[in-house]
Order: sequence, then structure tokens, then C-alpha cells
Amino acid sequence: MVEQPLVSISNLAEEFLITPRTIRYYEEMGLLTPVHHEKMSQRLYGARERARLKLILRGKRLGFSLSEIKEMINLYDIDRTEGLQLERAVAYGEKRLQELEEKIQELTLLKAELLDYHQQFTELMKKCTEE
Amino acid sequence: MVEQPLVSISNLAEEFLITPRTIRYYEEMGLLTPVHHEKMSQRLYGARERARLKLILRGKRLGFSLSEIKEMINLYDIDRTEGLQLERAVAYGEKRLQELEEKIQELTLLKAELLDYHQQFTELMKKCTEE
DNA sequence: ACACCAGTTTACGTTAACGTCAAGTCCTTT
DNA sequence: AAAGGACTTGACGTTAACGTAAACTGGTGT
Repeated sequence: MVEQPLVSISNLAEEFLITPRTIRYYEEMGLLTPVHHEKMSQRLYGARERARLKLILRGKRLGFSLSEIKEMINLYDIDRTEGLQLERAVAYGEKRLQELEEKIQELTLLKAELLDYHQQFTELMKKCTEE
Repeated sequence: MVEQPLVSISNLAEEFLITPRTIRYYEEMGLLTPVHHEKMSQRLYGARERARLKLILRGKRLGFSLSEIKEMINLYDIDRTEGLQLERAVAYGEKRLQELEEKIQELTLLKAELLDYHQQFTELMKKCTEE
């Protein structure tokens, strides 16, 4: 057995700059599954939950909903893949990859457009301040 | 004067596969400003509003909130830029461009990770079905 | 023993982004 | 004139993702 650095809910919350309530909500939604110390006293969080939480928060930053995030992080979690067929999981993964690619394309386009406006704008500003 | 193809709210809604209520809500939030036919009878939508609506819906697909979208489309709208200084607008625009770039990076990383899992997964599946 | 603190459950409150329904207006068609 | 259809303005309902507060429990220092 390796020494596992298990932390409490408020420690984890502090580490990620969120509240304990948020962490409990993610558990309630099935996104986290902390271990419980000696028959239901406290929640303890290890490396696995910390990794999952990172994924969740990144997903949030990128504008995904919690249910979308849940699908993504459960997609290739072999423990949870039982039940629905492997083939379906693979097909589903390909669909999500396709969607991600489209999002990247759209974001890139948006950035290019904003950059274009930005340059026109700064150029206009230069001309105005020159005279 | 050029012939302007002005359409009603339900026509516009049908065109973009949304509801009239959604369009009115965007107006209420200050994202759209349709012309009103002969003293407050009906809303009519031209090319400008259609373009704005496109921007709004793309922003939504990318996970931005309506207030974020509002800031972005008003950012380089010269009519609305009056009041706040040009310099501030430019600085703000650069900040948003930076954020967009970070989002693209994160999305690209997420896609790479998912692709990695995906390949491991399909390889595992191949081995299972071979024997 | 008592206070205190960190954690727990339960439950009600809040905001964004609409959905849904009621009631009234305006124009056209029969 | 009456009916029908599209639009209008309220106004209340709904869901996701938490915030917040109350009341309870369980270990710890004094």
C-alpha cells in the first residue's frame, strides 16, 4: 500500500478555490465519489477525485454543462462503461471528438473575427490621434 | 435606398430554429434592437439584426453567457462605444482575445486527451475481439 | 463535563435563460 | 360585423448550478 494523501472537503475546496457545497453538489450529481471514513463519518478525497475535479472545472471553464462533463469523464472510465456496450462507447466518443473539433474551429473563427475588428479599430484610433 | 428584406419575429424565429420568445428576450437584454413599424405596432428584423442573432447563437454554442456575448458584440460597435473611452475598448478587446486563445488551447488539450483515451480504448477492444 | 470546531443532512433561496399561458390589439378575410 | 390569424405585453413557471442558513453529530482541547 502506498501512502495516500487523503484530504477533507474544506481542504479540497480551498485548494481549488471553490466551496464545499459545490463539491457536495458534484457528488450528488454523480461526478465525484469520495471515500467515507469508517462507516459514514466524513468524506475524504484522494488523487482520483482530485483528478476528476480538475476535469470538471476545466469543462466548466469551457462552457460545458455538468451532464455533458459527466458523460465525457465517464466515457472512458472502464468501471462505469459496463452495461452499455463497448462499441457504443467508442462511437459516442468519436461523436464527441467531432463536436470538440467543431468547437475549436468556431472559436478560432471567432478569434480571427475579433482580431480583425480589433486591428481596424486600433488603426482608426491611430489616425485620430495623429492629427 | 436599397430594398431591405425586413421579416417578422416568427419568420426570423423559424429561420434560426428558435422561438419568438427567445428573440424578445434577447431584445429585452439589449442584444437586439429591431425597427418598429409605424409607431409601435410590430418588430421587423433586417440584415443587421440577423447578423447579430447569428453572433449570439454562435456565442451560445461556444458556452458564453448572454452578458459575455453582449460585451463582445458591443465591443467594436462604434455607435455603442461612445461613452467609454476608445483606449479602454481596445484594452478590453485584447483581454478577450487572450481569453479566447486560452480557451482554444484548453479545448485542443481536452481533445488530445480524449483522443488518447479513445485510441487506448479501441485497441483494447480489438485485442478482446481477436481471441 | 463543556465548549468548540469541522463536518453532516435537509431545505429553502437565487440567478440566467428561457417556456408557457392569458388577455388584449391590429389587420384581413368572409 | 364577426371570425381568424399574427403580433403585443405582462406575468408566472421551470431548470441548472449552486448559495445560504438551520439543526444535528462527532472528535478534541481544557
